[in-house]
Parts: sequence; structure tokens; C-alpha cells
Amino acid sequence: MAVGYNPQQIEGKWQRRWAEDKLYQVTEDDTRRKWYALTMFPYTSGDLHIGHWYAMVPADVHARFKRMQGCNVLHPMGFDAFGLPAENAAIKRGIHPFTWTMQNIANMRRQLKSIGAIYDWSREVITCLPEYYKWTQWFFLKLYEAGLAYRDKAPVNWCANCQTVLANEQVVNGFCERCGTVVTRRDLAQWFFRITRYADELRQHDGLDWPERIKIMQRNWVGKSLGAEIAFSLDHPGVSEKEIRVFTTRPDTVFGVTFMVLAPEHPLLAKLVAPERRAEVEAYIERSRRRTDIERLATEREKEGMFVGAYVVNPLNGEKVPIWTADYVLMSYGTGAVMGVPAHDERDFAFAKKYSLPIPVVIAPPGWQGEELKEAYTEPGVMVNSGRFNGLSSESGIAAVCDYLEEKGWGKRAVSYRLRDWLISRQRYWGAPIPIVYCERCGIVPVPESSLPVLLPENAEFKPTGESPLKYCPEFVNTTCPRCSAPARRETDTMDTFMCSSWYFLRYASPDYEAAPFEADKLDYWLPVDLYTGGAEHAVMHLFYARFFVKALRDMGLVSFGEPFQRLFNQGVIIVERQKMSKSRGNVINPDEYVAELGADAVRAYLMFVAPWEQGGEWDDSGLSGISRWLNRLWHLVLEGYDPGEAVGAEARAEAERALARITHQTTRKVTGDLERIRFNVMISALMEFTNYLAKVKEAGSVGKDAWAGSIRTLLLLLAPTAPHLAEELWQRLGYDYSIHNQRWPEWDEALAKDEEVTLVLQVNGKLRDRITVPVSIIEEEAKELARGSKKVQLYLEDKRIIREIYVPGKLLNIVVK
RNA sequence: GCCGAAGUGGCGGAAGUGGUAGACGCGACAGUCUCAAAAACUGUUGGAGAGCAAUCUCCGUGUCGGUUCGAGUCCGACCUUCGGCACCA
Repeated sequence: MAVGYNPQQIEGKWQRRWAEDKLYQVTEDDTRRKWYALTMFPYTSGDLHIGHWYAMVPADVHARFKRMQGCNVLHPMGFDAFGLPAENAAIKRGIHPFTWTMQNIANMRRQLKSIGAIYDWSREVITCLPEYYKWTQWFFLKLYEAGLAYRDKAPVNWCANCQTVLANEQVVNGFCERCGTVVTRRDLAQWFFRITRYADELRQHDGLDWPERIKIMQRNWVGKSLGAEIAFSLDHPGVSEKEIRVFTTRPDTVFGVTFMVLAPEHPLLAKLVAPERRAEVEAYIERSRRRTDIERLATEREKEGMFVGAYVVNPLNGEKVPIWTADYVLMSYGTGAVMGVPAHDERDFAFAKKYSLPIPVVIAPPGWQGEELKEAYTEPGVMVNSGRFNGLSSESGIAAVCDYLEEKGWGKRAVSYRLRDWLISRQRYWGAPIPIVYCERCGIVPVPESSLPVLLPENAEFKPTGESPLKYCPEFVNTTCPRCSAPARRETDTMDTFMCSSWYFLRYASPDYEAAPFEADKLDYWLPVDLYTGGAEHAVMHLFYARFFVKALRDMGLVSFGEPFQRLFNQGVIIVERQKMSKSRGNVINPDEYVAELGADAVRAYLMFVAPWEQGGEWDDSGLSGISRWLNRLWHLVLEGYDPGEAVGAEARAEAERALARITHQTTRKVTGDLERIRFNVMISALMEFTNYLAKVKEAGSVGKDAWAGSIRTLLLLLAPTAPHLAEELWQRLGYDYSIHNQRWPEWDEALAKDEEVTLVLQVNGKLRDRITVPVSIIEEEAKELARGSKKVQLYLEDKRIIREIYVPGKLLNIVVK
């Protein structure tokens, strides 16, 4: 009897050996196909919980598989280290964000090493270190030079009591999470990136192997609409603007306009408000400033608005149109003004009903007899009550109205996007400082590249209230102008952390390079990423920003590719007691104790098995012990020795060996395919079935020693990516050469994997009546004959007439009778 | 609210293109071993019903309807749960 499986004794040993041998360190190698397998790097929150393992382990298994297939695999790891929680810890517990972050990294690195992954730790990147954020700042300068960075006013969440800017997360139902004060919007000058310049390209995913749903989400995020901009003329005493432009996707409905709505933030609003309405309208604007965009756009909420007391004129029919303001119109979309066509837009309909505005029909629904509409008709139709355009279909009407607008100079065809420019300014300490200086004489001056990095001052004060600590740090703020050397002030905002994560995958190619963010030939070798894995919560923001970054760099000539991630895969979430893990619920599963008890290999295999990776599943201790039992059985199966039974005849032995070869080759084929297609849970099932089959073979002693050894060897190779320590140990104990992880992935032979017999299902009228075992080579006529010979089938054919027979080779025969 | 997913035994899940529903595992039950228990091993296990029995019949993939010889899979409507919504990352 072999000594039992004891993961504690083997896992640490092999991890040390692999590290000593630098088994997983990689360099560029033109003789092998490169494979860049990237997992989204973790935020430095403190502890690695089982959810992190769920992101890392299957990705590592796949990377190991590619490595055994002969690829030169880069599988790096690093830390997303700037961000709000570090600053909160500073305020709450008086610990410096740098200290807090680096302590967390030390702990997380230790935990990550216990996974037994093939991370090349010599390439680790940490975004909060000056060596890294120097280049984050450098990219800001490049984008600024390229005209992709600009300054503009934008609202922030403002708590008047704390005198501070709040993240959306810190606003709970419109109140400050700390002090309960009502949160308002406040306009600040902030930095933006012109991501909208790339809107059209970002909608395209040509040649990318991405989940369809993510591509759809990104396209919807861009939200491209074709339509027209129409100028309604304005003649208001004391206002110089002579028109208000609206964007509409339905220029064919322009004759049905009965009101215009301006966003509460619209710059003309204040100038147009009639004196007797001013108080009311201003109160309304104030109220809407407290609402989030989500609330404002909710179609279920009752539409509320205010008449401004001014009018514009519809250029197409000369009608006077009252101007309203309502917060369902956003300043960030289109022109911040919409034309109200109640008959043909649901929101406008509800609005007009509430305020008793007329609802003239200008697009006739099918069979319309001139009656009033009970609800908005938003489908295309035939234009009516539309002057010269009457009788046109919506489709040709849109073109005709656009032509007419352009001819008269009243408007033009236009495209509008839901996508907004990327606001990167954060009024916080723990981020990369924006490398800009404000000089009274020269204005906005970028910090020269040679002066990078703009270091974060270490001695900033973390008051529980106030703005960015950088504002109160004179030695940081006060500087001299790089251009004219006059006294100047530094920008005190730091950059959005999405900025750090928009290029980290480039840094892994040459993490220590000092002359530039990356070394060109190494970048050319490794990039783009072949398989990027991470949570679906990043479907739009992180993935979108990273794509924008790479496209901008390509246009600057810095990189030669336009897409960072060739294949994308999103894993699901591990839940506990049907709930998402969170510190506040107190249901966070720490993997350390499970690793100590059952071993990293068992935890790895369990996470692979628990559910389809993209779906996620429930953490369950007893499921884990089931996996542990399997690995234990496998250990004994391999080490206990094998005795071929003496009583087995030569013919039976040959037959048993043929069967074993068939199962071995079928398993190899299945496991390979499942790894390729990222279907890890069924891959583990296949390995379990293979183990069970081998256990039966062993009990019977039905095959020869060589056949047995060959199948065991294949089993270990197939197991190696999932349970790397166990496979290495068994490999060594069987006397094979170190290391199993340098072996070639097994191949299969289709001829040997082929089944000799199949089960043919016999149905009558689609109901299963019998099954028969037939040779795979059976032809249709033979199958039909066998079916008629089946007593069970005959029972259902009595007194019936056969109408049809449907034969699916190798699957079934369905006899349709009457 | 809008956008995007997912609903299959007591539980996690399996069934690449419509063709044996419930693989594999957990749990439960029974047995072997033991003074006993744990561990391990063996067997049974979707529900209802019939039969001494091998076995047989019917019902079953969130709900309702449709297409088809045949639907977990395709189509339509609805219900529930989950992810994102631009300063959590």
C-alpha cells in the first residue's frame, strides 16, 4: 500500500524547485509560437479571496495547457495599486496609502504564489510605483500633444458639509455616506480624453474573438444614432443667440413638434427664463442637480418639467413652439435640447399629456382615420399634416426633410453618440499626478518628459475633510513654469485609475525598461494579448478605455497594432450561500485555510469543476472534499502498482487493450477540445470518468503492463495543468524525467479513438420505444430491418400505417405512423 | 428605468450544429470492514403508478402559447435572479 496523498508535503517542495529552476521565466524565442495569456490584475484590496482564485486558476490551467502544446507562454501578474480604498484607509486608520498598499501587495503576492501558477514574477508591475506611473504620466503628455486631452467644466458630486468631492459609490440615495448631507453637483474644470473621436472604430470588433454579448454591450455603450440637427429660430430680447439646435433621429416627425425641452444645464436656459418664472425654474434646476442620470432617464418615473416662458419657431411650418426644461433631457447627449413630438415619442407623449400640450399626428399608423392617439406611435408610417412632405414614407421622408433642411440652411444630417469623452481628473491624492503646470503668463504648460515623474509628495496630510490633499501641500503645488521659469502652480488632480490599467499589458513585455514605457521589439514579439480573462463587470469601461488607448498609440506610431486583446473570456462570480461575497456580509472565503488543509491542487480542481467558468457557481465545502477524494483515489491508482490478471486469455486481453486505447484516445481528444474551448468543468468530468475506468481495468487486470503504463502516463499529462504539483510528484515517482511541465501535450489518433458500436434509438411517433446496439458501419436499410424486428417497436406498429421513417445515422430511427 | 445575461433532480451541473434529458460530482439511503464510530470501499438514487420478478406505463428542463416526425435546445409573450450604467475597481 502506497503512502497516502499528502499535498502539504509536495506542494511547497515543487513550488520552491520550480522557482529555483526559473522554470516559468520566459524570454522572446522566435522558434516557438508566442502565447500571451493575461488575467486582469487585482486591485490591492488586502486579501486574496476565493473569487480572485476563480479568476486566476482556470486562466493558469489554460496557460499551462498552451505551454505544454509547445507555445512560449507569457503569463504575468501585477497589481492595480492606486485608488480610493487606500485613501479611505488613510483617513480612517491613519495609515499612509503607500504603506497600506504595499502591505497588501506583500500579502497578496504570498497568496498568489500558493496557487502554483506559472507567473513569471520577474515581470511584476505595480502601478503606484514611480517607475510605473512615470509612464502613465508620459502617456498623458502624448495624448495631450496629439490633441486628445483637453480641459472642460464638468459636474462632480459635492458634499457641502465635508467640503469634498465624492465618488458615486460614496453617494447613498443622494446623501453623503459619511455625514448624510444632501449631495449636489458642482462644476469644476477637469481633464478629458477625446475617446469620442474613436467612437466609430470602437464599435467595430472585426477579427476579435470576443463574446457576442460583450461586443453588443460595447456597441450599445457607443450608441450611435443617425439623424439630423435642426435649428429652431430664436428671437428673444437681450439674447444674442438666434437659434437653438436640436438633434433628432426622426426628422420625419418635425411637423409634429409642439414643444421644445432644454436640459436643466443648458447654457441658454438662464437667459430665456421669464422673470415671473425664474424662482420656480431655478428651484427645478436645483432639484434636478441632485438626481443621477439613471434616475433622470428612468422611463417609469413621471415626467416633470417647467415652462420657461420663451418660444422658438419651427422653421418648417413657422409655428411658435414653447420652450420647457425637463431633466429627462441630458446636456451630455446630442445638443442638450430636444424637440417634443408627443404623437411619436413615448416620453414626449407622457410629457404632453401631463401638461396638456397638443398631440398632432404627423405619421399615420396603419389604418389611421384621423382619430386621437391613445399612445405614442413610434413605428415608421406615412407622413401626414406635414405640408409638402405629405404622403412620403418615414424612410424617404427622413431623407427629403434632411435635403430640404440642408438646402434652406436650417439644419443638416448629423450623427450623435451616447458615448461621452473620458473624464480622467480625480480630486484625490492616491493616483498619478497629472503632469501639467499652470503659469500666469504661459497658461497651461505640460511638464517636459525629462522632468517625469511628477512625484506624489510623501508627507501629504489626510484630513477627513477637504479637497485633494495635494492642494494643501505647498511644496508640491508651488513650482516654476517649465517654459518661462516664473512661479507657477501644479495641477493637483490625479488621474483616474483606469488610466493605469489602460496600458499595463504593454509594460509586461519589458517591465524594467527605463528609456520608454516599452521596448519596441519586445512589444512586437508579445503583443497583442492572445487570451485576456477577467470579470464581465469590465465589459464597457476598462476594456473600452484600453482599446481606445491602443488605438491612440497606434495613430501616434507608437505601436503597430490596433486592438490589445485578441480573444476575450469573462468568468462568472463565485457566490456563497446564494450571495455575492463581501466583507460587509461577512461571507468572504479565504483560500489559505483550504490550501493548508486539502492542498492548492484540490482547490484548483474544485474551481475548475464547480460550474462553467463563464457562469460562476456556489462555493461548497463538501464539493471540494469530493474533488479531494478523487485526487486521493488517483494517487493510489497510480502508485499502488498494477498486476495483469493471469487468467485473462490472449484474445480477451487484446480486446481489453483495444478498449483501453479507445478510452485513452477519446479522453485525450475530449480534454484537449474542452481546454481549447474553455469548458473546464466537463474536462474534469472526463478526467474523473477516465480515472473510474482505469480503476475497473486495474481490478480486472485485463490489460498488459505496457498498456496500463501508457494510459497512466497520459492521465498524468492531461492532469498536469489542473493539478501541477500532484502530477509532478507522481511523474517523478514513476521514474519519468523532470519536469512533467516541460513535456509535450499528448496527441490522439482518430482511428484508435473511433467507436466500434453505437446505440441506435428507435422511436415511434417521436417517443422512445427501444434501443439497439449496432456496429457504427450499419446502413439505413439494415437499421430499418432491425427496428421492425424489435418486439417493443412492433407493439406500437400494430394496426397502424407507416407514413414516414426518419433516419439519423448513428443516432436514431423514428417511425411515424397513423 | 435602460443595456446585457441566466433559469434543468434534494444540491452544483451534463446534453458542440433540434434527435437516448439528468454525464460527472455532492448529499441521502443501504451494505462491507469495525466492539462502535470515523475514514475507505460497493450498490441504489428525477417524480408518480403497476407487477413476486427481470420489467413496464405515464409525467417531467421558470410560466403560457407556437413551429416540427421530434424542442432543455428554435420563435413569441410573461415571471424571477444576476452583471453594467461613465468618480468602486
